[in-house]
Amino acid sequence: MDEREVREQKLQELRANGTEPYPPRLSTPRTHTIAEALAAFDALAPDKTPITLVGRIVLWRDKKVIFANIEDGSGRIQLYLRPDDLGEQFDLVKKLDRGDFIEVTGFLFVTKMGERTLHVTHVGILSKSLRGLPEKHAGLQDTELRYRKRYLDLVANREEELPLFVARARTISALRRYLDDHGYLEVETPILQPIFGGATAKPFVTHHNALDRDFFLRIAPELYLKRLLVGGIERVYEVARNFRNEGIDRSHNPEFTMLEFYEAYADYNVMMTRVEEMTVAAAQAVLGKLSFTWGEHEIDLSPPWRRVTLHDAITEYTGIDYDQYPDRESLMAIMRERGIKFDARRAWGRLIDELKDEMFRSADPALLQPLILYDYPLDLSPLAKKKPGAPGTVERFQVHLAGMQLATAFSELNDPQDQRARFEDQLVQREGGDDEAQVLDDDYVEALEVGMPPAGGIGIGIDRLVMAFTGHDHIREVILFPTLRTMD
RNA sequence: GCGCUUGUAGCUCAGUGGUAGAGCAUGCGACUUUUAAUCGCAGGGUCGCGGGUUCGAGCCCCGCCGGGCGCACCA
Repeated sequence: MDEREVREQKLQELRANGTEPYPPRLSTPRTHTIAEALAAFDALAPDKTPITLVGRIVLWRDKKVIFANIEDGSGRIQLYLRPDDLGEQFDLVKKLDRGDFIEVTGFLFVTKMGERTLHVTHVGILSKSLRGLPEKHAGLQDTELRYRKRYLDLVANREEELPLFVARARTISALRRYLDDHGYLEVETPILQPIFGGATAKPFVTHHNALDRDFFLRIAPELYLKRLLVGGIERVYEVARNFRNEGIDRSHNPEFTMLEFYEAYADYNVMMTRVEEMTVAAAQAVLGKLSFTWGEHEIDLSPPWRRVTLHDAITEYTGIDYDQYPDRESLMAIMRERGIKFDARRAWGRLIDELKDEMFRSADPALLQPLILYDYPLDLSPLAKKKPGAPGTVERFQVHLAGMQLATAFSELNDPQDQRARFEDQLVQREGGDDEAQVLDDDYVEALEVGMPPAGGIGIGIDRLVMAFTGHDHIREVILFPTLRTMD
């Protein structure tokens, strides 16, 4: 008989003895969480005050008397169960296994070995576990199992996993708090979109049966949020799950969370300050300080962050001044000369992007610190406003942190004629074979024709921010259920 | 998508072409203050799946499926 069959038999025996293994509620109210009980130990132990705790059995040491450990959401405590004290109830105790949820009433004391322990006088089962928990010391190591069965990972590797996902939740709530406190309105916009836009990416396609038409899962909420600027909502944000039909690697999951927000009458300079302030607020809330370790390095979030133009940064770190190579051919020539690999089909602006990647490949630790790179080539940024007096340049910046691209932002393009021209230029690129070029959204242009105030906007990669805060270098570590291939 | 690598008991892992192993977990027994409890005994395997080579395959070869790493793509 294997473990599961043994447990099922115990379950049947419990029922046969009139004990419901999945009762609807506790038989007596829980008086403390485990953490509360331990905190109040000195007050509770001397008088043997009866308390009731609940939790899952995580260790079981049967030594004629039984020592067990249970865990609830707050912590872990040892139980002491004696046949003499429990009488008939010991029949139930013998049906318990590691993994079961139980309620226990008793009093606190300190064992000979110095451990604070609950001396159990009553025990009841709350939920019978039919499958054993993962190995008790090595835990659950197999990465595939950890992601496919995250509940086992959370049980077996609780000390690492629970704080991690708490940090993720606190990061998002701190960012929300910042925006709420600064007059922003949180909204929800369509995930099913008839036209995708707001980013350079390939979409997922799905189908609506009743309407008999295809929809795209959004690659970004951007165009809808800016329609709300047109509608007169001056400050607006969305915590948006986005979907991009592209490869999976340490910084990319097909679905990911992006915080986008837009502010009327602001520009990209304002957004630089916003992202700084809110990241600092989140770090304070999550880490309690403005620094964290990343591999061998210490990263300091104290503002102001270094701000440098993309042009100057690339010149500094790669030695290539791209103003000297204003066309594809000459730029490709110098890149080839320096041994920088690139895709020869790329437009000039995309080659600049390759140079930027090359810059981050240089592994200069200075580039791990928060860095704002601003002023981008026009042809990479069809939704950003042109920078006055700087032809071919738009008011756009990206935030880099811990070597990752964390955010991208710009002074939003609100000139409907320019926007239409940019979309049409994207269409040319699309017809030229670039299946990631953006598509023309007529309804969006129409909205701009109604009139959108000048505005700054930004998208912040939440998963990556959490990676930085928690020191993880793989995005799937900070997503509870990362995308995996399905098993046949 | 491409390359490399990996898949053995519920979990963590050994395994040299010749009878499939260990620890934990499970079952039985001993032990009435243990600490990853300990001790004894026992059960537990489609060696990812399918084909091939061989007298003989967990091991060698081919294909498929899943995972990991790298590249490509991207945020």
